[in-house]
Amino acid sequence: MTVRERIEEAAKRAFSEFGYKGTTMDQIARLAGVSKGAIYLHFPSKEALFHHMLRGVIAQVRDAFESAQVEGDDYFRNLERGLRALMKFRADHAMLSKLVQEVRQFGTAEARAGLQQLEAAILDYLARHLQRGMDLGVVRPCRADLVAFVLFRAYTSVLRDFRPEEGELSEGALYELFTGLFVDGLRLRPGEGRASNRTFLEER
Amino acid sequence: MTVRERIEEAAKRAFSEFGYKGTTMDQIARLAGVSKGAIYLHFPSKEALFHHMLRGVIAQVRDAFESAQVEGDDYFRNLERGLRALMKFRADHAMLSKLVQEVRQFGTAEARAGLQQLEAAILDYLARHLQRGMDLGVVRPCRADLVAFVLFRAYTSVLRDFRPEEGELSEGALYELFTGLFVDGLRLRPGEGRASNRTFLEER
DNA sequence: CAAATGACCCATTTAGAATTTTGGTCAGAG
DNA sequence: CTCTGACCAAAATTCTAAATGGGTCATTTG
Repeated sequence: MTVRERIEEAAKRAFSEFGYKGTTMDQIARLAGVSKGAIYLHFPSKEALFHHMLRGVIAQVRDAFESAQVEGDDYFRNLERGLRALMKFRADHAMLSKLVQEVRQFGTAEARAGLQQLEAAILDYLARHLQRGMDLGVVRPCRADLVAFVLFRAYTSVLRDFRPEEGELSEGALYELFTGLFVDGLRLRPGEGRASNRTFLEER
Repeated sequence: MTVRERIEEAAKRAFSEFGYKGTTMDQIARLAGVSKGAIYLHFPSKEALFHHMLRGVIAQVRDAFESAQVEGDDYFRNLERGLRALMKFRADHAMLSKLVQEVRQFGTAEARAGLQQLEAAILDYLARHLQRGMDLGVVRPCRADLVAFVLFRAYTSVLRDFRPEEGELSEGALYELFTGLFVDGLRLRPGEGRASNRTFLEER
């Protein structure tokens, strides 16, 4: 394992556990078993290291989503496969969402601008995906930017803030939320029954 | 106009303009044209006054929604009428949402607990409404608590944080988001076209 | 005498100086 | 060349004194 990888892993662990402000460069160095100077041979600043981690997780998510896509298959079947692949990371995402919120609150203006840019990139990706569906004529015409925003916020705030009356939010419940609510809507159509809900259990 | 009403109005104006912390009781008294002591004849504390205002707006919203309901009419037609009635207050709600966020961030533990309770009441109302739809067999079976949470968060965070590339978020766009995305879902069904989108423009 | 006032009290907040911590550098070691 | 760790300046934290503002109540007003 290279020095760089050790630093990346130590940074991820420290940020997750102590938050952005609560993590010091000395701490990361100690955790990685290197000196502080060594970090600066690989990353220009604490903020850059933090954003590197964020970008890494985002890339991991995108890759997981995209490698679940099957060329030529139905748009929504692909979407559902992609969602199921995403669910595996939901604990990571909840942690990230808390971290991002912390930086939003206490970070410098530049740090916030960086997050803004990352979020914009995610929203752009989502909006393009939706637009493709609309072009194909399988997604209801809508304002892609607005819907992308809602989907992203719904996902992050459910992971961050939703606390059921009892128990935990299961992978299945989250999956059904997206396929049930966002894909098919609240309106129950004649003859639909609970068919769509069984999909998740059947295939897992 | 009674002294109490003058205080209520002054409080609403002051809180909206300067935020919770930025508003002093002296300021409210001056705005209402009464002395500070007079406020305490009607409200036991600044926090109580603030929550009274919140509850007032929430009641106003619920009344607007409920008086748009037509007994015996279709569930979703009623919902759409209710939504359209809600839209009229969206500027107020954006302001409130910012205020609530401020108190969440800087307020005391009791203040936060109060907000938590208010939010719980709103979520409960939404969840019951959804449950009724499910009992009637017109709403897709789903976790009412989770869906209520998502609907509420989507509404507040779009009003608070969504900034389109250009221009403002129109009443129509917001209405179409809820009827299009949440009621009918992203999936375009054969023969649907843009029919549902025209509804808003036809009837306004 | 009920409604209203505003001077007053004290807990909380703020401002500013003193001190510590920490992000970032760099001369030198290996 | 990679890496170290003492070092520096800036940012954060702590400490303290001053002021601000929520809440009270003896007194006044209509």
